[in-house]
This record gives sequence, C-alpha cells and structure tokens, in this order.
Amino acid sequence: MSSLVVTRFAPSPTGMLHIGGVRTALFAWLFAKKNSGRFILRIEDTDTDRSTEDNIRIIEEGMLWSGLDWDEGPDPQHLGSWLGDHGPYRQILRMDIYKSKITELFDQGKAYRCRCTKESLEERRKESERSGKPFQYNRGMDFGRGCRDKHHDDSLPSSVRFAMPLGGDIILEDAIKGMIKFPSDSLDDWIIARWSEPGEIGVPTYNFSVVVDDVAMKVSHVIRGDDHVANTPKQIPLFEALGYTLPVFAHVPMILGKDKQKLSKRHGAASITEFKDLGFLAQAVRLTLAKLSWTPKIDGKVAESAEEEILSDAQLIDAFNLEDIQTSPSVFDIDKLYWINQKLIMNSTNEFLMKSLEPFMPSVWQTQDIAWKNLAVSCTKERSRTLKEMAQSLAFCWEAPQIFEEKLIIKHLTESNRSAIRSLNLLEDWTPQGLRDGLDRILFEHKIALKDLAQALRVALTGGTISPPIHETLLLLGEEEVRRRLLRWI
RNA sequence: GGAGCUAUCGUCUAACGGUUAGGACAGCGCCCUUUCAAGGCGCUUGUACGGGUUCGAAUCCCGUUAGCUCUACCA
Repeated sequence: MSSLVVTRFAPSPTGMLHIGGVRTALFAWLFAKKNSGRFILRIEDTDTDRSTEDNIRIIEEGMLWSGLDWDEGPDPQHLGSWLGDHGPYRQILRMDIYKSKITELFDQGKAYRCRCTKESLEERRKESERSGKPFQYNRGMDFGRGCRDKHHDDSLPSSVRFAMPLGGDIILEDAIKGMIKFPSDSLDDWIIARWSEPGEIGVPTYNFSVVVDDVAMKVSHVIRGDDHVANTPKQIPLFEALGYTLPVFAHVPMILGKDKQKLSKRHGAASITEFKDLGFLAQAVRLTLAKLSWTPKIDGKVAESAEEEILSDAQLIDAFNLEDIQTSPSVFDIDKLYWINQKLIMNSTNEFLMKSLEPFMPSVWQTQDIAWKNLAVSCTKERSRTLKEMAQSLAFCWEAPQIFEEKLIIKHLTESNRSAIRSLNLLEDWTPQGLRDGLDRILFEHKIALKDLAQALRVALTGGTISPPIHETLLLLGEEEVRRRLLRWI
C-alpha cells in the first residue's frame, strides 16, 4: 500500500467543459502538485447517448488550455492511446472490469438480479407517493416487494441491484465538510447495472463504475463537486463490499451564478472555451477559480492588499490544503476575473503578450517587426483588461476610420487645431525623439495645449477620442500612414 | 415529501468566545493626467431571523426562514 497521493478529474463528455468542472479539477490538480502526487483525467462515458469523440476532445482541449496537465489519461498527442498504467481511461472501454466485479458481488450475495420492469417500478413509485412517502426500492412500504431475496438467475432480462445495508448510519468523513451521517434507511437498493438481455450484465451506472475505477486507478483522494455528497453513502458500502479501503473524500463547494443558481450559460460565459475566446489568460482563470471558497495563506497570512491578491501557480500550490477550503458555495464574479486578468496582463512580458495576442489579431500582426510589436504591446498592456480588448485598442493600426462624427469634428478639428495638424504633416524627423521635439515645437508655435492637439489628432487619425498616448499612436501608424489619414484634414 | 449541505458588505472573503467587524473586486468622490487606462487618497454598504449558553457570541447549541444538492436503468 503506497502513500502516493493520486487525484483525478472525471468529467462526462457533454459537449463543453464547464468552469465549475475546471475549478474542481484545479483543486485536484493543486492537491496532487502540492503532495508530489499524480493527477488523472478519466472520461466518464457510461451514458452512451451523450458521449462522442468530439466531446472528449473538447474536454482534453479545455484542460490543456487551462494548464491542468494530467499524468494519466488520454494521450493528447496520440488519439486512442493512454498515458499511465491503469488505462484505459474511458469507462466505456472498461466493461470487462466492471462485469467481473459484479460477478464477484453476485458470488458473495451482495448484488442481485432484479426483474422489476420500468412499468412495475413506476406503479410502485406512484403508490408510494400517493401515500405521501418517497419511493425507495425495497425500503419503506416497498420493503420485501422487490427481487432482493428471490435469487433470480439470468435466464430472463434483468438489471442488477446492490444490496445496501438495512438500518444504522453510513458515515462519511469528509476532508472538507467533516463528518456527515446518513441514515441507511434514507437510501435504497440502487441499480448498479442497467437492464440487459438474458445471460448478460448491462452497462454499469456511474455510482458503480466510479468506485471500481477509483480503486483500480489507486486514487487516494476523491476530490469532487458538492453535488456528489449525497452519492457517497451509496458508494461507501460498495467500497466495503468489494473489500476496498476507502479513499479520502473531499467535496468542494459549488460555483453559483449571480442569482445563486448553479452557474450556466444564462449567466454569460460558463464553458472554458468562452473564457478563452473572451481573451482571458489561463493563469487568470486559475487564480480566480482557486480563490473561490479557498483563501490562500502566504506565510500564514491572507492577502491584505491588492498586490498580495495576485499569486503565482507556485504560490497557489505551496499554499494549498484541503482544510482551508470553505464549506459554503460561492458566486462567480466575472468582474474579479477581469481585474485579475488586467493585473496579470500588466505584469506579463511583451514577448508573452505578443504571442498570446496572435489569435485575436488580423494576419498582418504576424508580419510586423519586433520593435513595432513591442511598442504596440507596451502602450496597450496597461489599458486592457483582456487580450481581446488589447487587440481592439490596436485595431486602428490596420483599420482607417471610415466615418467621422460631426460632433467630434466640430469640437476637435477646429481651424486652429487643423493648422497645427498641417505643420505636423510637414515634419521630417519621425524618430521617437524627433517626433517629440517636433510636436513640442508645433505646440509652441501655434500656442495650443498638448491635450487639444492630441485629441484633434486622435479624431483625425482614428475617428475616435480614445487611443494610446499620442506619440505612440503616431509612431504605430508610421509617417506614411499618418500623412495618408491626415490628407482630408489639411 | 425524505436525506444532506449552506448562511459576514452587491460579490469574494478575514476575524484563539473579547477587533471601532479587517482586506479585495465592484460602485461613488477627489488627486494625478494627453484621451482611455494605470496609480494615489477617501467614502458608502455586512454578521438572515428568533431563542439559549456565557461576564462577554459573527464565532458554541437549538429552532425558524431561505438557497442549493441528492432522492434516475444521468453523471
């Protein structure tokens, strides 16, 4: 029995990677890193209707973009092959293992064939509900009416149920939530394998395969969403029936939207791809998510200033521990993400930003020389919350204004400002220093203030009143383009 | 209906049972200023409710209310 920490993220391929899933994965990832353990990505695709290759790809790409790399799981380089020794990491490919475990349970009398049809179950459910009781298979007024003691063989179609303990409590020792007690009689004999033809064992359900896989993959810490708390008392007796020792369970609180409902598309972005397309940095997403329901303590202290809120991955990993995670859910506030993203952009190197900006830029971006890109990035990195905004604030470089608002023309392109613009048009020295001197001279000669000339130039050159500082705006456009755009105003 | 979880500014959160209930985001105001930002300074707003325990409760206990999760041959 090794003491190696192994965590896993086990999403089902539903067509998108949800931000809440990423947060859960992040905690599992941080915990593995913190303890020099291993992190597994496993695909839970026992619901064959929803699981497609494309949907699995979406999960892999989302995880990769988020920077949550896995030690075991699908090999992103080679489709269909696996990283790690406990594969395959798709449940649909592990049927043989599940079936052999179910056979084991049969042999020990801990599982049984159930011939109750959906129709008869539905009828009993209604009967229970009519008398104000919830329906539980082989519990309450349904007790003794099922197949538990009938010892059915597989000669007829059947599903498979797990014989849950009767009476007493099931205790969950949760690393985050503490001890939680569930009365056994609030549960029932649940289905572990779906309906199947005679002689067969059907496709196992989630609660069964998750237990078998977590043990087979030597998962030491099951870190998952709060929505699984109520599943755990079903799973605990199954671990025991299979002779397994229990992993450590840690249920992390949910992430809610502004209306305190589970976060979804209705709240704006919910899938990780949307955050990427909005121009957020993966690190900003990680930091923001990490700080929901968890407060990192650096040297035993929580952040006491804005600067201390901005933490590196290394600091996150170093500070991480399960005990500090909150037990209450938290609302996802995209404003905080915007703020963190902006801070991170400001702190980023120009080189990193140049590269990160590529997907948001027109193709001409790639052909610009390094000095120009450096200038472009350095004069916009403090004025953009996202990469997308950064790209937008540089759009004037390749998009000459087509229309000019009358109001702006009247206000800024006055005769005196235009005469200064005419002088600018005659400037010869377009080196940064030459331009600076030239502008100073023009301001002096025309007796106008920099802010007036700057605004007039912004309108003339970009069609708007917002652009990088005016020297940089001129330099980015370049002598030739500036002259071209000034033509109609002189 | 049953089982479970949760409850501090609008949001994220801090607070050995003793603090003027602290910080961050957002909002607002002022300063700086070449537009927009960034930066600086300041302000507004909070312990869900009701009972206990205690010299003393945001903190411990009970109840209420509200929200969420599970209650599937979904995961």
